[in-house]
Amino acid sequence: MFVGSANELARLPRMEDAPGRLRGKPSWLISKVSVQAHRLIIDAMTAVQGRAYHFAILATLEEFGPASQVTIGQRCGIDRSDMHAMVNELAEQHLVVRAPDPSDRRRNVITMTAAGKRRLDELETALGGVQNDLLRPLSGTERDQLTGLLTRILS
Amino acid sequence: MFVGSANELARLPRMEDAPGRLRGKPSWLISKVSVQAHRLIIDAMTAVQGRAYHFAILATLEEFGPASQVTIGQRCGIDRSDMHAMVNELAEQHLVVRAPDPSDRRRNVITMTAAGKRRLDELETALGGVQNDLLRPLSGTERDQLTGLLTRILS
DNA sequence: CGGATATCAGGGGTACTGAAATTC
DNA sequence: CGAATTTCAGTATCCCTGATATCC
Repeated sequence: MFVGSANELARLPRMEDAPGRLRGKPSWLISKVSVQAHRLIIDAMTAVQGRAYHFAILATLEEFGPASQVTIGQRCGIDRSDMHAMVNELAEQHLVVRAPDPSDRRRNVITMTAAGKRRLDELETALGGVQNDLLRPLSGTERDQLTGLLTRILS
Repeated sequence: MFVGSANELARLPRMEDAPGRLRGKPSWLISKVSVQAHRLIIDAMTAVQGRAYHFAILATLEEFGPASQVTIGQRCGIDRSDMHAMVNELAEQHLVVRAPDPSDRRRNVITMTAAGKRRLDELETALGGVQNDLLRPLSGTERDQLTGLLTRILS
């Protein structure tokens, strides 16, 4: 969370602009922005009785099609244990169907339903407002810049 | 641990490999980057039996001097309830001293000890390589860009 | 009285680990 | 046999809320 930047380390420290060890550090900023985004997401999701995990799973199902729980988890970065609970919730609401894979009975094949697709649209609408709130200070070009930089960090 | 899971992910399509509803969401990206930073920091901190919170509190004490728990929490973004537990841990290790404020007996004045200062240096050293690992894909200019964009989001 | 501080108890979301059962 | 998948139980950290006691 709170780690100094390489640029500061590469520079010789000067008393006048000593930034402190905590403030203005990229990892500190990342953590704070993440917390702020998380708050907005929680608010938006509770307003529609949803979860960020639900959106992630449904969006991954739409993008890649039906898959096993492990595969879905790898594709959207959700742990296998959490996948189990989240698929339970989605299946209870009939947004996905969990069926044994006939070709490999270890697997459950998760398939999005028509109601799941509608729910995905609904959740995305709610999350679209979050992006606007979060990125309000940035122009369109800057938002693309930020998206690009974050994507490269994750690659 | 983290490397292992990253290798497992490398074989399957990930969200950055194809366009989708997930990868275009800055809030999702920032969350994932935050998690990645958190993992790196946890590894660095457990190697020296420390916590990110300890570093944050000690760094804030160094920068602003002794203060009450609420004030420290506001300065480094730690909740009041968590501050209580963290100061307990730091006090047990004699890295800080918690003493009642004689001028306002509601307050505890937290003061960093000489051992706390040495511990701060130790924690920062342990965290020294983390930011390079995190921001490795970015050039120096891009790191400054990212810092600027994140700072504006928080303002 | 109101307001602020510290403390205590607890919840919820997220990330992770270990292990058992089943199946390939 | 080993390896993969699902499932279950549990841990840990972080962020937050409510409530209480104390003190200004």
